[in-house]
Amino acid sequence: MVEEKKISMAVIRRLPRYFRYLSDLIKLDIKRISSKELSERMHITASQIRQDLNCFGGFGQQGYGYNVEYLYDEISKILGTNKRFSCIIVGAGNMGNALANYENFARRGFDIIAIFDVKKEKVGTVINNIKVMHMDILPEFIKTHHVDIAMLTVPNNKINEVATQVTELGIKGIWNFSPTDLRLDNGTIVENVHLSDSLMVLGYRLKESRENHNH
Amino acid sequence: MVEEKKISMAVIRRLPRYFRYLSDLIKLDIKRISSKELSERMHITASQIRQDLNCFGGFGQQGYGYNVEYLYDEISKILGTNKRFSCIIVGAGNMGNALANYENFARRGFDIIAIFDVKKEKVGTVINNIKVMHMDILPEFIKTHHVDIAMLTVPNNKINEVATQVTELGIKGIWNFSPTDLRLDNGTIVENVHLSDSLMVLGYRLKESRENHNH
DNA sequence: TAGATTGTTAATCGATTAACAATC
DNA sequence: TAGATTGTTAATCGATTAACAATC
Repeated sequence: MVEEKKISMAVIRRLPRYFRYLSDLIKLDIKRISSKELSERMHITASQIRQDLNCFGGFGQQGYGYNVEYLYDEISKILGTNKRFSCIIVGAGNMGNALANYENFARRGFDIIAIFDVKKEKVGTVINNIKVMHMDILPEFIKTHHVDIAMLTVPNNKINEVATQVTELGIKGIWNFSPTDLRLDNGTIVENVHLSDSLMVLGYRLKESRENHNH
Repeated sequence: MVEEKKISMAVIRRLPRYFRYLSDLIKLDIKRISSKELSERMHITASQIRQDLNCFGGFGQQGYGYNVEYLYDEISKILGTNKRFSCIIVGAGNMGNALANYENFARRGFDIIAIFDVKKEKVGTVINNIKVMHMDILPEFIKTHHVDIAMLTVPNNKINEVATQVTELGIKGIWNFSPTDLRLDNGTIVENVHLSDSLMVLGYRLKESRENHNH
């Protein structure tokens, strides 16, 4: 049995950021970068970068720094962007619509293969080439198609019910757009977006900065 | 001069969560709650709740706990949900559309007063009773209307330009939906949503949990 | 008064930063 | 070889948790 060190959430949440900056460096045709240079671009310490990367392996070279393309590939592998994830959207409202039309997800390995809704008038319509189906078909669909992730954009009062349902049907990943904190016992992985929390924090910070400028 | 203790971001980001749980308690007609009971509901420690709340004041009573309605009101005041924020959306694409249709924002004090886009075919259309105007009108609009927050749902390659523009026009708060990390020198407050970062973290965690179950 | 629970101080834990030996 | 920069250990900082005196 291989000894696995536990990676902290703080590190994990920085990975997509490294990924983005490295992707930018490639576009800028920059071939190598030191932790110091990268730290200046990202506004974090060089120490943190080296610590973070060394959770996963020694990707650099003393006296040289990091090869941009190699490091990008390694982080891609860590994040699993080289793998593909099958996703469904539940809730064909405005947010579901927006997600279905996001071309970037497919580029990052997340394929949206179906959209579900309870409203009869939505069923049969097509959003960005993806058919909208009725919720009644969901169990049958999941039996016949492998689904990794359910993106839930249902009204808040339906979220627990829908989350429980998709979990019981075997889906292991939930991307939750409702304000409710989902708590599912079985090993389901949940990422919350909580848009209104983010907006309220913005409001708070704005109010604070005003008060500090006035007094 | 009043001595002001600096509130950490960790605490600030938990405030909307307290707000939500208290709002739920009110709906459940629960009048009082102890930090212990609340800690069980929220799955955080009672210590943390008491520490967090005491950053802002002593809202409880020894031997009794917290009065739900009173605590809710106090957190509302802290968050500024009793104040109103004027918002504009820049970018009338699918995400801009979804935001414009979110009824919850207005309930929380965030009024969307206008939507802007560069595309001529969008200009003049109405989304959820809000008129879409051309970007050319933006400077004039901001001169004649007070705007607190710009919600930016423009393509990633336009984000820096648009963010700079709204900042120079005097807007102090930006809700950023692009993957780019905005960095604006003048005291602009930025909240990033970074949807694809969240999705990539979900992908990573999903991949990890699978690997841990297999070996 | 006795019991409960806060507000607050002290202890612990974890994450970030600094330092430097290893090495390309 | 000399210079640069990593990988990694040690020090610091901040956030979380525990403990308990204050008090309703």
